[in-house]
Amino acid sequence: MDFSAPDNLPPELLQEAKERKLVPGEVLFHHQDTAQYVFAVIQGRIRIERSTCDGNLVIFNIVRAGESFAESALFTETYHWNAVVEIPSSVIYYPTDIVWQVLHAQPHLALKLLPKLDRQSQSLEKLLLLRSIRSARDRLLQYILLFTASEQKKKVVFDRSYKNIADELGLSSETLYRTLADLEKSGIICREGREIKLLTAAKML
Amino acid sequence: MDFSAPDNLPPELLQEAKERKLVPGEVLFHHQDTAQYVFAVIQGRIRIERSTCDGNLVIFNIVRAGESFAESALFTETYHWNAVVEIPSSVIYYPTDIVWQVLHAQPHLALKLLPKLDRQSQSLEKLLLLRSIRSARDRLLQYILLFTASEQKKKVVFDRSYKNIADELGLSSETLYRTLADLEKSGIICREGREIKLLTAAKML
DNA sequence: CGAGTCGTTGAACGGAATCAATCGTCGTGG
DNA sequence: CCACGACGATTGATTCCGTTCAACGACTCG
Repeated sequence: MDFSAPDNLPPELLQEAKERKLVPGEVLFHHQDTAQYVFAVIQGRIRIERSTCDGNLVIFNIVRAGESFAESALFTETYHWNAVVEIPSSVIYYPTDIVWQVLHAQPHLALKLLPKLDRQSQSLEKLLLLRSIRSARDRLLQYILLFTASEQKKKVVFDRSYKNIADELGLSSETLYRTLADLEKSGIICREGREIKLLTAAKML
Repeated sequence: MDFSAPDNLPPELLQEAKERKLVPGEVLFHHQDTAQYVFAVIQGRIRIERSTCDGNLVIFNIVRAGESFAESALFTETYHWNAVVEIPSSVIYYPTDIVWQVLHAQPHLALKLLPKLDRQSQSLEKLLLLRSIRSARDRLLQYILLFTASEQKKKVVFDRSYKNIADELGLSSETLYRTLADLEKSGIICREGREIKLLTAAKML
């Protein structure tokens, strides 16, 4: 059961699915709202976030077109983060109770859901590992490396605001600029507008 | 399919399960070892950890008697952390290929596995949220609150070394003492040996 | 054309890491 | 039984680096 590929979903679930258009800044759901739906992004970008008790923004995930999110809604009463719309988007959403019905009727579909949930954990582990790197320089470098590694390229495009990326990294936006400038001055990266090109192969894990 | 409750597992899986005794310091598996087994702790305590590229220890989980771990082995080629034995322990382990066979033969068992995987994500989210709290004081306080909340008590027992707990919190052990002393001096907690009693009800999220 | 947001840079501050030293406990082996 | 070394807990002094505050220019949007 892969919510991000509606074509492969069973018809009885598709019948109950709805679509919705969203504008930037809109909040799809809040922390502690009743968890009624699982979502998939058709177009746009949704930020999954939550604030710490001391007011820091924590970004758990940036969901883009073709990806699903909030599968957790199947297992808990309420959402445990906010889903904030970053750019004009549209999402498709599935009522959790219907999803459960379908899963029980066709339990083999659950097998396809398992890897998706595991990838979620892995992504969180990566994030935790990243944010455990103390120095801003190494953390940022590792962040760029993660992207270049997963995309098989030498180039990363920052298609979001610096503040946004800084929050994902657990840095202040000011430190992010400065560190980027540092890395460029050191000849490790090269910036052309929003494109970051990685020059040196790195000695990192 | 709940690996931590062997009694409820299908017999064809139990047949293939093995048990093993472990001594403190022993490493059950390393980061990047071939992922062949899913585990459950019968007795003892296992630390799931990994080091960042700058040498900081990140603790993803402390697994205790009655809990399972490394379900991820079902979905990836290699483990992505180390499993280190903290106290004399024994584990039971299940070959992933057999688990897959059973899951395919009886897909309804996958339904029981879904919530477990989701709890893993939630636990990582909690950890990430905790470590995003900047001040050592608030972070530690929140940590204690998490325990007292989940255990329905006013008391936490630190049954591990300060260094160990500091690593989980992303602090140096020195800062952990100092902050504990601070909280006690402020009358927020009360220490009796390894027991931490929470005095003030807190105003935190 | 102004209001507002984002990117950019400077200066100062604060707090956690780090280094270092002491003490107590435990286990080991002579 | 005691000397020894290892390790964890504890405390002090110092350093470092990311945050914070502040100011400014560029750009977009109404």
